[in-house]
Amino acid sequence: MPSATVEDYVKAIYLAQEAAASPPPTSTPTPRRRGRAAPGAVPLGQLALAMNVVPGTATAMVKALSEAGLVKYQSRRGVRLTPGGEKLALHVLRRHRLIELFLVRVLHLDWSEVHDEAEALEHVVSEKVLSRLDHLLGYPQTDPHGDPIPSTTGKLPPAPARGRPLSIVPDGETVQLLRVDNRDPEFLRFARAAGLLPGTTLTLTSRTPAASTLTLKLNKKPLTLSES
Amino acid sequence: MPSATVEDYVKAIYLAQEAAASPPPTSTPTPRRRGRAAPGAVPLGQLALAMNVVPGTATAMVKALSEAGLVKYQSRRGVRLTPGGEKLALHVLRRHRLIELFLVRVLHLDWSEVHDEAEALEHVVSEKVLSRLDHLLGYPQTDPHGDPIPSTTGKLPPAPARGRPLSIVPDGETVQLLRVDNRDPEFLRFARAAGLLPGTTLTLTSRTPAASTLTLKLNKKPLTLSES
DNA sequence: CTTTGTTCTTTGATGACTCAAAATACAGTA
DNA sequence: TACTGTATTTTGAGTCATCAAAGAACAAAG
Repeated sequence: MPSATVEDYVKAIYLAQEAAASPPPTSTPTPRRRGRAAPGAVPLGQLALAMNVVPGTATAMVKALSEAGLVKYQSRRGVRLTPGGEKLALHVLRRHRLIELFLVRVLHLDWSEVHDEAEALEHVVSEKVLSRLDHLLGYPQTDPHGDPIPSTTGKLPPAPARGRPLSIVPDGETVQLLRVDNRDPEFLRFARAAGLLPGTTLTLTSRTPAASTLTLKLNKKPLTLSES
Repeated sequence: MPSATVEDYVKAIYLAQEAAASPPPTSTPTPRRRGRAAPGAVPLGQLALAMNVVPGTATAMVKALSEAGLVKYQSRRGVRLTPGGEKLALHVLRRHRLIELFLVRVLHLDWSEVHDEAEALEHVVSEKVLSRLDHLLGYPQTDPHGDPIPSTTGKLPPAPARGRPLSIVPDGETVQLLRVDNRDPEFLRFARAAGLLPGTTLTLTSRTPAASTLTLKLNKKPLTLSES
């Protein structure tokens, strides 16, 4: 059995790879990854940051993951999941997201707190319990944040086009919110208070490039954001 | 925060103390605790056994627990919980038993498997989640095995006389099963198949001291056991 | 080419938990 | 009192995940 730590690293690498694949809506022309790192690979510095450890720790752990066959690692070029690593990552993500949904739907925890709870639980629920949760929840496809829940076989749901970030939606268009890509409890409380939940329909009214904000209308009320 | 390991040791000590307090229905005249160990204290050998570690490990850990103020430990005389240690133990037990009940009642897991599941989960559920579980289950007083669930404040429920072991119930008497004091999945499956569940009413028909078995009737059918 | 600045790797240590095996204490027996 | 056998403690060592700080590598700028 992989340790909780190993699972966390693999998950972090997966998420970093995923985020790199669909480039984030950064307004700055692209922070110039200064030539290092191979394409598709995650630089160890970034991983260390995500895991809240010093860089040396990340190096050490990644070597261990490599030994275990979960990642492919080349010194100073970054790390990338092997098929086995990806499979594990998706399993962890499945556990995490099902648990989040359970916490919200069954235990009525707040949207803003489930992430951290699930963070701990995802490493100890057995397959058996997980399948019961899945059943109890009616085999859902997305978690409370709108993120897709991988299947038992490690596939992401058909992904209905998976949407665009608000930042590239043209002015005046009316869209439906698919995901809220932000884990900060602060922001999530604000979002819920404003009615900014997955599934909501909203209209983009205007934007102010100078302040890099955008305004949108939902339930009549206007709202101002930057990214996400 | 105490580590999962610390919680497990404290719990094991609590259960051992408890078991020692209400002497087990052993048929052998009492295995002669060869004069060692102080009264009410748990011998480290026994603790090591319960924790599945070698004796040396138990000694080391108990010293650490002592440093932390959770136990009172005297070399070669055994270990005993301090009030602080007992409080922790009861909290862990509360988590464990609520989770067991949740697994059985909400997720419909089998009676026989919930113990091990809960063993892992008890160390990671937050107070928040726990209180939601408590609410969801209707503030229960006993777990699926009939064991009492400590309150938030660390008290055991009023304990309605807490019953007698079957081994001291006189022949012919009709009683109601309160607890099934056995964690072995094998036995639990057997017990359920036989209808031997907490709350069941049964009659003691006869016993065979030679084979140290006893026979009882429930739903017409006879049954033969030894201890518990 | 050489310098610079950042990113990454190495090295040496630490804390929590564990084991194996040797050393010790002590109750009970002789 | 001396002896014996078991329960317990010590000692030495290992694993996992971590940090601090020193050293190396390398892209970009000069």
